[in-house]
Amino acid sequence: MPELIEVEQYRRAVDVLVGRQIDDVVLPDPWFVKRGSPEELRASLIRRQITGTRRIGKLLLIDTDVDGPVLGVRFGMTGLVEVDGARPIGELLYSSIRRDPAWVRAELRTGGGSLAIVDPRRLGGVELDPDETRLGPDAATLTLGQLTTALASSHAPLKARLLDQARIAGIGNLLADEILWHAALAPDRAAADLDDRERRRLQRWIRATVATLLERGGSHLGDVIDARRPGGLCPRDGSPLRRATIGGRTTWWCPRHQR
DNA sequence: ATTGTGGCCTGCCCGC
DNA sequence: TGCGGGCAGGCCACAA
Repeated sequence: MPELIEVEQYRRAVDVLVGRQIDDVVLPDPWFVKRGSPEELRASLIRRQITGTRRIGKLLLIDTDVDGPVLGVRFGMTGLVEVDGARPIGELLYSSIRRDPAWVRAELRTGGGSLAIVDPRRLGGVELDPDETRLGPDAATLTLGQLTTALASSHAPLKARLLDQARIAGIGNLLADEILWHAALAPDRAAADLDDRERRRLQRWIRATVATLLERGGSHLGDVIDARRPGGLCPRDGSPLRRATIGGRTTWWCPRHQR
């Protein structure tokens, strides 16, 4: 599903639209517009020029003009982009590779082509001028100081804090399991109980895992993801993985080496 | 404020 | 072969 990794791939694809003018905006699904009406969004965006793309965590931001509105795009679990008719990502875990025209929830038409937001399950959405301050620092560039702040004085499980977008932006369920598996930390540890060495180890694995999966091209290409199933064995030591709900999400981890 | 829970949404997979 | 019930998780509203 789209996590930081996929959204960054989307952003790079959407970046080719920079410099183009938005000629038309198609919003067939009012539910997909999270703030304001489709008409308001259309009126704000038409005739604007796309000047840049940004990403904070899983939120894609499309800048327009100098003082123009910012279009925020969230992809939920099954959302993807098509830029000028092409998909930067072919395979998306938990989503469908089929192409149903009804799944196009938003479309920006430009002179040379278009940007389509395709989302079968409608868990994503578009929003004008999203509140960027609600998101914590991006996981791809997270510093040790930022991680320390994110984990401070918390009795919540470590994994729940990693998933909290207000504390750290960009980590989703698969990425969290992958990071904790590499860092050899149990997901149900109290977040504030990590010592200095463990926090440093975690910070390095957050950045390293993000970098590695970006190179591989997907959050589903981690080293432990294939073992997240009944009967799955730890790729490091062969122990049966344990499954539980932590932070409200299905969690798989190795009880032997993750402590 | 912090933390946990349930619901939204719907394609897909499994068992009958 | 068709059918129905779970399941997946990002995000948000809500409760304790």
